[in-house]
Amino acid sequence: MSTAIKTKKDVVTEFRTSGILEAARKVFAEKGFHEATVDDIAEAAGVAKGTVYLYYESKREVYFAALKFGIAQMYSLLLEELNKVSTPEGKLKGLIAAKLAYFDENRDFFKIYYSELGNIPTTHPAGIDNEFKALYQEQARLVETILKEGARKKLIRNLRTEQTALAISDIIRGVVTHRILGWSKSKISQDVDFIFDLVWKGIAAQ
Amino acid sequence: MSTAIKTKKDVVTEFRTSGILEAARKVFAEKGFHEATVDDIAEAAGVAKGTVYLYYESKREVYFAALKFGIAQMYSLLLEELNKVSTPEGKLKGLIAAKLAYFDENRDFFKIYYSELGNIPTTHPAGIDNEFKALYQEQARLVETILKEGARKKLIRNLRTEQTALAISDIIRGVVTHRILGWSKSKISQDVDFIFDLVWKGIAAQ
Amino acid sequence: MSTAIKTKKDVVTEFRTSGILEAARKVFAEKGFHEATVDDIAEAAGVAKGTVYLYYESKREVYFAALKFGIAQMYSLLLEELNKVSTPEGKLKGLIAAKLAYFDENRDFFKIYYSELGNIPTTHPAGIDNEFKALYQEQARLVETILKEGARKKLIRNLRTEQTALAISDIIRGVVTHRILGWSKSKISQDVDFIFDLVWKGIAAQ
Amino acid sequence: MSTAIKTKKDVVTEFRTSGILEAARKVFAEKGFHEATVDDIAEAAGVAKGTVYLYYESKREVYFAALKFGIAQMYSLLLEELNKVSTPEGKLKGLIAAKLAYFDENRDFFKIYYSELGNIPTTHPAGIDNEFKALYQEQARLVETILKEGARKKLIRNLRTEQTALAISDIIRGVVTHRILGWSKSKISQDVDFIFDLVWKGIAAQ
DNA sequence: AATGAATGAGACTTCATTCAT
DNA sequence: TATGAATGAAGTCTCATTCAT
Repeated sequence: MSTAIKTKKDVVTEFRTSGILEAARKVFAEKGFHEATVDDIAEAAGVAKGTVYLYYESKREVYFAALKFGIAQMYSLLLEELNKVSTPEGKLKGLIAAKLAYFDENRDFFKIYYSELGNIPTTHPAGIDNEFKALYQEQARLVETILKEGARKKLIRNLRTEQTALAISDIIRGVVTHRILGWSKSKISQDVDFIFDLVWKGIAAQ
Repeated sequence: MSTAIKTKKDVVTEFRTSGILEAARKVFAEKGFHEATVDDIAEAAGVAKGTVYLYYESKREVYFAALKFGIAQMYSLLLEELNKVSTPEGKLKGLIAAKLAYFDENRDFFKIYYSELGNIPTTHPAGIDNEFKALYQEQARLVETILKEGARKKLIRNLRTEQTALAISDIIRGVVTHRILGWSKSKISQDVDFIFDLVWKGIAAQ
Repeated sequence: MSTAIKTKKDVVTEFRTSGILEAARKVFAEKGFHEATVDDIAEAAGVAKGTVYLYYESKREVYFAALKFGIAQMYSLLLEELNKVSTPEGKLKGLIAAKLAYFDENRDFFKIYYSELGNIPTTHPAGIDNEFKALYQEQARLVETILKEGARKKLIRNLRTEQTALAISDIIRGVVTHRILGWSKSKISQDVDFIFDLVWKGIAAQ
Repeated sequence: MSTAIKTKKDVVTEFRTSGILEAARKVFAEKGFHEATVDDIAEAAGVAKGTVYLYYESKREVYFAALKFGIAQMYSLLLEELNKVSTPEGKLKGLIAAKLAYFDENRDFFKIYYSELGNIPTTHPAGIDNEFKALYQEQARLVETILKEGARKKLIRNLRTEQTALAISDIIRGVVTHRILGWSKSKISQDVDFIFDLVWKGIAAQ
């Protein structure tokens, strides 16, 4: 009865759900939630329509599952990146770089992730709203942690860390957007330097 | 047929279109593009469904018209605000304040304006894409102009003005978002000060 | 604003609803509620599927409307028939004859009417249940009225009129069923005589 | 391969089919044919969906099997009851009492049994139709036998026994219906007396 | 024999768009 | 110009049936 043992059913379920989720991410990113059909997703996943409903109760649920899956994946990747460096400066720059790189690789996911924000207050039932809000703010909290550490080390001036963290996240998101829309042709490293420079000047002590 | 003289027809047309557009803004903001029905809009505008199609070819077109209408309105309001002050610092702060105030007043429009960005590349036919891109970047150009003037006056350090302008716009947009989602409970002036402080530190000379 | 004046809209509505109801009766009778599709009904009515939904909110609602329409029509026909005769005997016999004749003419409706009873308690939301129950019992009440009059005139012995009325209705329904299923090949008048004879012996005074 | 010896296979088959049939009766009665799913039945029977198809070719077949099973069971019970009394009067009253009691105990089955009649002519393939018709009429034949015996003993007047038997069955069925729908609150014995009284007066000699 | 995951046909319902009045 | 009834394409979801294990 150990939880470590996967039954065959578990394996199949994992195989199917990850296949469906991957397909969903792609399709939703391409067409947006409404234009995407369950048939599209099923086809992309190589299963029949009914199979999708075997694992998810509704189209919406597939959507949120894909969203959460992506966020979690990105989050763990960012954490990993942060552990490679020790100074606040390094961490901040690393985080910026990691995010830009991740979304460059996962443009489809960005589309979902991003457009979600715009829909939060009205579209979602309250429960999902809060769940997504938490997921979203967790990202900003990574930045906030860096800011606080920097403040403790007197590298960063005193400022409202929570808001600042959100603002920094917004800049990053903005740059990612411009990159994905093709408005920015710079190399990742250039954009990273740019953001970091702007931000660091804005928050550094003195 | 002089452009200066409005025929009765023109008057009616303007009356209808502005009524429809106003209704559309409200409805789209409340429900999002897909959930909103043409009937909703017609009803909100107090006309019959067919009448909407007399002035717009499709639901999409109504949507973009409402979007453009709002952007133009906001733009002229921002311009007005900028002309009240003369220093780059004052202009920047004024712009930030004006945008926050505008969206606080027009939350419905923000919903449309904002969620649009996320959909640009795939949903729109190329033509509209570019049109919207231009509209959107025009906003950033207001900031850019301020930056350039500041640079000339040596108040602002040398940096890639276009990108910086976009970044500043992103911070503003982020704060507006948090305000609208209810994540920020600060007064407008506090948020303005916060943004301005952060940004100005980040871009000031020295 | 007189209610006697039908607007054009009213005329169209009546035309459509009666067309749809007629089609619905036929289709539901042929296939039963579940096997019948809205498309079937629309096609039979010579309108598009969407048109059906213009006048009824759901397939269920079409069904109940058809049912009620038929019951009401039959009821008024029975009333008319009853007014032609004056004695309880004559009324009872007339009622039996009228019902048998009506269902002989409207076999399709009988199918709906009949199969409905079997579904009452579970399928219907409470409200409709009661509405249908009332409609159904109204039929039995016609018989009950006759019985009471007969009792007053000492033609009929004392018995629980409500139950007896229901029992008589059941006999009639049974014979109709057998006729419709083709189990009875008798002429209507023969079956009428048979029912009347059996019943009258059962209820007559002495 | 003697018919007297049950192989292990037979035992299992009987065990499975009776389990499935019992479950089917319950589920079909609760939800009706269409609302009931094969999954519902399988779950109620404690087997997997596929197992149901091992013993029956289709959902319909399960349905008819459950119906036949119930009718046969009831029939043998009625026979038993009839053998306890000897006079036609006693037999008739006994039959009425037994049927009312049986359906009071087996309300679920009545739902199936009853609603079936309404669907016979169109829904069923001709074969099943006839099979069911035979089963159904077998019930009435029980009554007919009593009537004939009564006629021979001059207790009952001369009348078309087949039709009369059907009519009596209809009255019984009607009362059962009212009881099950909750329209009758009488005790069984009261309803038995009522039916018997009405019928006997209707059919007695003189 | 038993399972239950997978299938995919098909149902209901919505709604953008048309067009006769 | 304005209307709103009519259309029918298209989407979500269900579930009887199959079949590999």
